[in-house]
Amino acid sequence: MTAAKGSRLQSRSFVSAQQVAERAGVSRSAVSRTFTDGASVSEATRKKVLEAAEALGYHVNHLARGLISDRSNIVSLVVTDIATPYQSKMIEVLTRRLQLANKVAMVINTSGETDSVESALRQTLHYRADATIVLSGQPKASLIETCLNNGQHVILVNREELVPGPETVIVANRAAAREAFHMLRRAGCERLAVVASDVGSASVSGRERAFVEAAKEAGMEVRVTRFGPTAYASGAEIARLLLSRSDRPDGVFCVTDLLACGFMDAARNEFGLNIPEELCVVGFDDIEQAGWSSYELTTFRQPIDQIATHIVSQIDHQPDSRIVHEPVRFQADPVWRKSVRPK
Amino acid sequence: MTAAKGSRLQSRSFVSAQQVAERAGVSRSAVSRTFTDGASVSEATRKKVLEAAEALGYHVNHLARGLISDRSNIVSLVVTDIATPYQSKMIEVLTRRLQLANKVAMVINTSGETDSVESALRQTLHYRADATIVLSGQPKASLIETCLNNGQHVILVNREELVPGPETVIVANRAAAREAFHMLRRAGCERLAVVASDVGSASVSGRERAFVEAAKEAGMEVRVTRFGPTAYASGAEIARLLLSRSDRPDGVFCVTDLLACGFMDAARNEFGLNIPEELCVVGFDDIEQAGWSSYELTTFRQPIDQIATHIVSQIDHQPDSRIVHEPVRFQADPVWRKSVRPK
DNA sequence: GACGCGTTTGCACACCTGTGCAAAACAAAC
DNA sequence: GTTTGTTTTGCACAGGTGTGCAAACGCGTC
Repeated sequence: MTAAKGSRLQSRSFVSAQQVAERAGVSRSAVSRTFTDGASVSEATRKKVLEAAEALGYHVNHLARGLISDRSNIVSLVVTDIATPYQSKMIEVLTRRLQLANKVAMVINTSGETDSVESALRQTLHYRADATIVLSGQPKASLIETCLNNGQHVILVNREELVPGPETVIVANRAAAREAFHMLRRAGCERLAVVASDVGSASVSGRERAFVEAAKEAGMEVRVTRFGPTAYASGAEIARLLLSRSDRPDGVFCVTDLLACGFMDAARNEFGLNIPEELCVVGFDDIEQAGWSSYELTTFRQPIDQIATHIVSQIDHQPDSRIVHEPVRFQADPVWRKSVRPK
Repeated sequence: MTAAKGSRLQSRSFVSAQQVAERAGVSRSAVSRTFTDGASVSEATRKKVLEAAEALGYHVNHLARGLISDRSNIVSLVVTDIATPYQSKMIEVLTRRLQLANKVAMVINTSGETDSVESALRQTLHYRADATIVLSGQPKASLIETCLNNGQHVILVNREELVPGPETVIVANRAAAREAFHMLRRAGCERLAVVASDVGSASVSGRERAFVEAAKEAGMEVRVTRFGPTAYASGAEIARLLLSRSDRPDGVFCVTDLLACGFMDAARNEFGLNIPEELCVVGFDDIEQAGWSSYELTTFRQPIDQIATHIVSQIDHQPDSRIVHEPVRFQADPVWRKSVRPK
């Protein structure tokens, strides 16, 4: 530790295995083997090497290791709207799980303009990532195709392409959205509405469709409103649209908790409505804010921990890129709070 | 594009510059130079190379490039509580800015146990990151010391160590906290309190101290309460402690918006208090939720964009590791909303 | 001491790139 | 056609690592 102090002067001078070998009086191979699991080194040399490494401040160069071993231990996370409660939670859990699996996360932000997205996504190829996890609905299918063509292991989350190659993980949007309908019905709601964004990602439109379908089966009409990005402000804006009408809805399914928060705030603070007495609201995702006492939102919990665990366990499996993988489904269970009347 | 389809079968077979060279009928150097800015290649060969590269699906291997050029173009983001609104926003902005500068972000989650933190932080050395940006208050100074010893370029955000080497970026907590005091005073508040966590990071305790100091100068007492992590639930819990007393405060400075949201919710929903009529609240950070109509929180805005821009501009500068860098300060301006009575 | 066997070690090659250097190609001027 | 100057090209090396292979070693047995 103290011996390394001197290297502070000429910075960016990393220690190589060669230097460790010289100090320890062994060959460079011995050093390499000491830091490779399952390699054959005697206890004596191992000890000498570790001492020298500690003294010099040696750290295996993973760039070089990845170059030769075809495993960079880097996993790309491709994600839009990073600052969103849902996505940031996902990143939180995934990074932690990846670290436990001795991997490291590279975050690719795809929020910007399309061409910058493309160049960003290319990083996953540049750095020979072990896998690419697509959390974003945004990137065009063609870009994912590019990754696949280069032998990338792609894992899609909440997308619904049916192309050969990528594995897919989705939550059971359909079942949950249908249940949302019945929750509102049992609460006695007569005039139903769906609040959605016009982003058109698979999860958003999937939930919307399933809810409408369930209503139709029960012989009910549903007003669907799509507006803006999937955000708080859009939910508030839709509330203004919907609640100023004389036949305003008394039961609302927001395809996202963020939309629900905006909707509830506008309903209460701008229209003076009581929730759940005059208006029932169901959300989706169970973000942290859904549990805040200003909302107490009844919603569906995405099992983020399970999803992350599954994803990380899949990374090292070599997928067959010729077949279409059946999506792995996770159930989203309802979380009862206070935005829906108990039946 | 179509030619690459065949490579889908034997996966993880990346194309090398050698293969491109052979297909284009040039030397490998020509390929390398084509993808290196400012290298000398004739227009004719450049075109041949680009065609061959496109056909084969070639992508420069940044692991190998980083190995030789001593620039990995990887920047580590060391961060705790990733899912927090403030931190996730920071990550959002930083990743975007980094990508514009042709760098890529590696996210190191330091929320877990201490030893896992250590191994995670070591990744920044393993991958020879160009710089390490420490957004977290958590990691022990000794770990940062390790990075510095290995010639890492370390940039600290909102920490207040005074060690030689790392550059530091901080917001002017002191000035803002003092202004918070005067805002509450001008609103006529008589019984002041500070709501803080017991995490003890530099920003949290710095704001707390400056507020108390300003009060003392004005001859006023302040009740300081520290509890739990810096989170919504802690704010609510502190509200229960503080507001159940007969001499409850009528003016509160929460060192974080998240604490403020929890405090406000408990004050209103559990104690029936009106804000700002009976209780004024000032926060810090200006997270998204501060602008939601359930809160309308008067707070101080951290200039995240400016901070991120500055940080990214510093990355390529080679810092002098022997001197103590004067911290770069950013001003946090007040954002007036409705949680403080207008004077 | 000779032999046999299992473990450890060093050599040398491979991985994929950037770049200095000298040779080659080219363009221009006479 | 020769000379001069400029641009382009290929060779060969460097960068730090993992690993197959054969040699060396250690050790127990006859």
